Amino acid sequence: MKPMTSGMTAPLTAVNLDDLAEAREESSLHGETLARLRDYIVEGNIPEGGRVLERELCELLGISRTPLREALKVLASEGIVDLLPNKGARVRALSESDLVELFDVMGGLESLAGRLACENITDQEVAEVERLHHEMYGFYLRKDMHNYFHANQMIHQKIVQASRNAVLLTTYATFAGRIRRIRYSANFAREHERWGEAMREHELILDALRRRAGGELSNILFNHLRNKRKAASERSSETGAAEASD
Amino acid sequence: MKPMTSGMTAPLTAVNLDDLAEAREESSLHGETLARLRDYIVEGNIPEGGRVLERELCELLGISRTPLREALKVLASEGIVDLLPNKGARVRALSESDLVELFDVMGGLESLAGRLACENITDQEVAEVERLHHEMYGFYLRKDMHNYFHANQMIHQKIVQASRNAVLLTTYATFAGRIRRIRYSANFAREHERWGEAMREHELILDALRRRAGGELSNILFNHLRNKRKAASERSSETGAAEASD
DNA sequence: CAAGAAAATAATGCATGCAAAATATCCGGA
DNA sequence: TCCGGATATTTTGCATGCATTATTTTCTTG
Repeated sequence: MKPMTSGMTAPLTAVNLDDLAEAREESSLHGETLARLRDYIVEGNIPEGGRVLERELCELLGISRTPLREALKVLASEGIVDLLPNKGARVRALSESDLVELFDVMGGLESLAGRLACENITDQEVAEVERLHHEMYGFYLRKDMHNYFHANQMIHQKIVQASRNAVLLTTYATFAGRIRRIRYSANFAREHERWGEAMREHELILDALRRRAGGELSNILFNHLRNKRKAASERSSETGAAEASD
Repeated sequence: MKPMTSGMTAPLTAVNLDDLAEAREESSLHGETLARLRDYIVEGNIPEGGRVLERELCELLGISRTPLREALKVLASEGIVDLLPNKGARVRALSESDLVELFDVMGGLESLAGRLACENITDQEVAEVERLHHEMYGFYLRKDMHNYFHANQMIHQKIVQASRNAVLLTTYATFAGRIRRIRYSANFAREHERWGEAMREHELILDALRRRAGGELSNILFNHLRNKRKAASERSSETGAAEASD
């Protein structure tokens, strides 16, 4: 994390606030800080349950405590940190049951997205999902897990976008961010044995989408996420907190 | 809104911070401020799109700008206010399409709640929902709209609770708060002609819940919310922004 | 009198200060 | 050595101060 240039200190690097702000299209220090701090935590730079020292992060980010504290309040409302009175913020430790709950909510959101997508998706978008599906199938055959995973995410993202619901889109993004903290690709990376099953499920997804069968797709997507989570949690309880590898 | 007692000024009233904090089980001034400000805005004390003047609210709440500004950032992340750079906060104006989107997301969440409830609900809880259902039916027959409405909300609340998913519960609460701003009871108050239909839908809900038919209940609840919203938006477009009456 | 420029006023965004609370360090005694 | 408590240091929570940016008011000119 590069330090920001505050209003008081002279710019230290060529890459300063303006450039970063441009990249994130955020002009306030608070918004900037929020995005950066979220990434910083989500990427695992502070251990689970670890204290979030204000002074330390202020120096790291080159800002004062005010915008940092504002960002922390927002992160607390997002469920990324816990705020303990007079004891500051701690990175929220996600229990197994938290994980189950988050996954079910994600499943519910995807389920909704599928239902709405069936009402609104264009033939062109369905074709795009089909393209991604076949691309993904290719990666599956070649056992190219990384690209398979990426294509997979793209498909789900397309469906959420096709829901034509901006509120859903941002809510989905928030939860996705919350889950990302559990370096889940490390777990899902192991779900080789589920590949076949997952591909079959994706066949069903595509089929229901083609037929615009909203209720059906809703069920398929919820169960798809359920199975994904079950595979992941079985894995993680076997291996005991696998470390991130990507 | 009573003013809070700040750390600097002597307590002015017998009802001070501690009592309020106890009621809300919040000890920080920030949390207190957040809850109070949210209520203040949700209750419509500031017009749609109206400016949220910091100094004014600080005086009203008897606090300094710091905790107020922290609360505003959180409210912005909840979608209750918009933050304009260097121009402060404004109460977010909800367009008709925002309303549709919010309702669909609420529908998705209830739909999920129903699905999960079918997995986890106890016979005793089903009996409780049945009781509420019959109570509601009584109010329907007597055309006691206020109590009908309340029983209705209780049933939906029970289902969400029976999902045994704390994340879903808080997410649902957040969206419920966001929607409450649209003084929707004023709109739904008018949906007399939908009473019969709504009651029939509730019969289906109860039936599916008894049979623990998750997928089915999921569909019913989503469509139930859809119909509710359609009735409301038809109303509001006819009458043109009906004012709150409760 | 209206329209626009200029000054005055107020509001925001962020940094800093200070008291209260929490944590760490030290120290004597069992 | 280990425990308990007193002291010192750090950290948090909130208020306040200051510079910058918006808004309002006043003043000028056609």
